[in-house]
Amino acid sequence: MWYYVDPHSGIPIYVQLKEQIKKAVATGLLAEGQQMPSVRELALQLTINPNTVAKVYQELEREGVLQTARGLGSFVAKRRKDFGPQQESSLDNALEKLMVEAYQLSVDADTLYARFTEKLAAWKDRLKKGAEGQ
Amino acid sequence: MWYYVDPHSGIPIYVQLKEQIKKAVATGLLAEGQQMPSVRELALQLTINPNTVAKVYQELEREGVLQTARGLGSFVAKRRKDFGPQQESSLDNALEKLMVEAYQLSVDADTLYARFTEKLAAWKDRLKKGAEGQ
Amino acid sequence: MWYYVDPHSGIPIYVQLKEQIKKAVATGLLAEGQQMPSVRELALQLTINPNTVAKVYQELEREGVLQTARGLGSFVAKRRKDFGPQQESSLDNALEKLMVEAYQLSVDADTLYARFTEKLAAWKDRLKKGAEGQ
Amino acid sequence: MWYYVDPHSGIPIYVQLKEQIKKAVATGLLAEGQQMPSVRELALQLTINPNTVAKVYQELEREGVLQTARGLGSFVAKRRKDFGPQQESSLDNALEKLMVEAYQLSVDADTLYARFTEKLAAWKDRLKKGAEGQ
DNA sequence: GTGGTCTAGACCACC
DNA sequence: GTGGTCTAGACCACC
Repeated sequence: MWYYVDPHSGIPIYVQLKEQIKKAVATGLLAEGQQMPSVRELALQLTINPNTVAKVYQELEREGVLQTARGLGSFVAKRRKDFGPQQESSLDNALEKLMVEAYQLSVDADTLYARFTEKLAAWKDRLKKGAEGQ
Repeated sequence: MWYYVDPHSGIPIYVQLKEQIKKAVATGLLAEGQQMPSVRELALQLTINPNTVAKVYQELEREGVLQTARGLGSFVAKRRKDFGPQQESSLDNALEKLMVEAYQLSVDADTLYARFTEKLAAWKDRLKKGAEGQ
Repeated sequence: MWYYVDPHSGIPIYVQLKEQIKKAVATGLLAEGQQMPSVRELALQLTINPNTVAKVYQELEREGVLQTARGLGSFVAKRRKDFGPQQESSLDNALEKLMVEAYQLSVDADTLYARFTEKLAAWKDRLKKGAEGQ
Repeated sequence: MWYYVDPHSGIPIYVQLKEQIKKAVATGLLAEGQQMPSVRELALQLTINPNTVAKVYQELEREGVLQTARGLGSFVAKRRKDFGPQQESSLDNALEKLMVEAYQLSVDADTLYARFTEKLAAWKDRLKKGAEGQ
């Protein structure tokens, strides 16, 4: 796995790294139970401070994406299965944001629908391959 | 139009206000060409610092949502009609973000699809009414 | 309000401070909406690093004890009112821990009961005074 | 007796094991004088490092829960019967912690009381059975 | 003024 | 070896 951060992008480094890891997990590139590189290793590779990587791992653990064991390392957590009212409202929020952004990009409803179904199909595919492959 | 900001919400005030204005524009609550309240007026109404409102208007102008004419005030800009490669990649990005978030919320593809079409229909409705109404 | 930390106690400083603030909130010494000292101020007062205080404030915000607004400061949050199944199981856990500890301290069930009701009464009292007082 | 540890739970393994043993003793599942499995045996069974088990036994001995005789093995210690001022203040501390946690969980005083008496009754029951049974 | 991010580097806890 | 805590201090974002 390769990660990439740009310290001059204006987006905090730890946010950039967090989003990349979340995406890798969501697309099956990182499988459940898989070991993450150590804090020091990843810091070296990205030439950022170990503290920054540590912060990312800690936040991802709190969000249930990673699991960390002192002395052992960090691992991709099992995906949680509960979809409750809190998740529902978060999803609604995310969908609203998408529509507002689409409007700003002068994307009409039909184009948005087409693009969405396309992406969704691609995503399902990647997930299936991830489940079979590894 | 009524806006609302909560200084204690953890989300920067200027972000809260910006998103509300963008949403109002995207749903047709604010029509093209409509005049926005003055910086001072809005600041008073929300009891926030005028600098914060000014920043919001400036950023929205840069993003093409508002247009400001010195001495006259700020107005809702005409919606940009060009959907080019830059817009395309922005849309792709937004869609990817949505899928990653859905995964994290343990929303499966079918639920996501159902929710999306629902929201999209509601959005089309609001737009149509906005176009007729005002 | 006076806080106190001992860097040589073996318990991380940030844990010590966190627990003291939580206790102050729980007993009404810190009222809802009250402003906390700034990160720098509290760091100076305790002669610890501002980063350590910042970490405490951030964790307490995530736990819903404080609310932070950039540029304004940190404030005691409104107490959340939802008591769901997750809270229930946390409470059960806390009670089990208490019983195990009581056993280890050779406290019999009757003594534990007596002590508990005593403490509970005292706690109710402090809360009532806090609600009236401020 | 069966113990169970999860290296990925975020809680140090030695803490998990310690708490389980303490709880087993406190509920009478492990009787006074009963022999504990050897360090190696337990390490094998849990597939953890023998050093970790050894550390647990050492700490439990310091806390008066176990007694170790060189060459013979480890045994559940006799329960200490002295309830002095030190025990008293420990109990007070534990009770305070409980109330603070209850507050944070938005548990009101009446619910806490009800839950506490319930748990206490269950605990008395288990102790009685333990004393008769084994 | 307020809090947030990041670096550099020390030292500790866990396995 | 692994991650966790803490300091010292720079610089940025927000109001």
